[in-house]
Amino acid sequence: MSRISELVKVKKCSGEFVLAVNDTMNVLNGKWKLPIIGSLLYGKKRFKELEREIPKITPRMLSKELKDLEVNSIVTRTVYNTTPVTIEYELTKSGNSLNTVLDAMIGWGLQHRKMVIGKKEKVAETVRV
Amino acid sequence: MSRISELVKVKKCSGEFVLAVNDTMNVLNGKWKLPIIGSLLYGKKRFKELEREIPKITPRMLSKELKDLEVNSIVTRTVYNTTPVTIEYELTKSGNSLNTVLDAMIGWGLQHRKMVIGKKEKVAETVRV
DNA sequence: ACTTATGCTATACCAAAGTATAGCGATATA
DNA sequence: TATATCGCTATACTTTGGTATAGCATAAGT
Repeated sequence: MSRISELVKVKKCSGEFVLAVNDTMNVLNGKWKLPIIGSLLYGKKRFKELEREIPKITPRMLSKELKDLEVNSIVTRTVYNTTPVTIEYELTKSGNSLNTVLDAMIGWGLQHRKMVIGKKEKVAETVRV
Repeated sequence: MSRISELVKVKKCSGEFVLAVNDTMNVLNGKWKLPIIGSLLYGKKRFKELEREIPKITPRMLSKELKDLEVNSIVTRTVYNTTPVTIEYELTKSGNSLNTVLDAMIGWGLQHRKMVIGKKEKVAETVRV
């Protein structure tokens, strides 16, 4: 039985579940988190590499979002004392495990698209006062 | 193999996957979508019922979000010609199937909390220039 | 000496998201 | 007649998120 089904049947513990969902949403929210995480799934990257790979992101936002992800233990920031300093960003174990969530999202998204396209007329027919 | 793993290995089709993830995010984003969907997972509801069940939501936001969810085929809005009219909101099949995504989120959120709490010191130690 | 790159931060601004408050037309309830 | 409920909408405001532009310290290349 799925956890949400449990949640539906047993109201107990729902607080904990709601918290967990919110945590996940907060980690992913905003315009840039997904592109950043997506890019880091391919391996660790430096600041400028990310800037180049993510179209239209400003350094301000990249800096801000990376800090945010670091605070939430999604990425680690490692400083190497080369000259000049080299800094690398890498997904943590938690960060990497987000792929299960992303998989679920991909699955739902693809299925939903199919359904919606299939029922296009029905959707348009929706009753309105 | 997970779909994201495929995505990582085969860059082909990643566009489709990105679209799918964005669809899912868009369906869930904002402050009120989750509470509304969560509430409707228990069964169909009328406007005032939702308003009562979701603390602090204003009718403006409830109206707006329901319309949004309807446009995205997550809920249906059915008008009964009683006097005065009765209107019921209910999750579509797609809407209901969001529980798989929510399950993944619950799973990740719970695990992440455990990890972060476990590594609290390590997180604090993170190197900073 | 001059340009380029790295890894950012500061300031100012703008647009989207959300809040607060009021009200409406219809009907039911006292 | 007065008040309350339903299912909203309108207007104005605030807060948050994101953009644009500039700049800085360090150092490597030419």
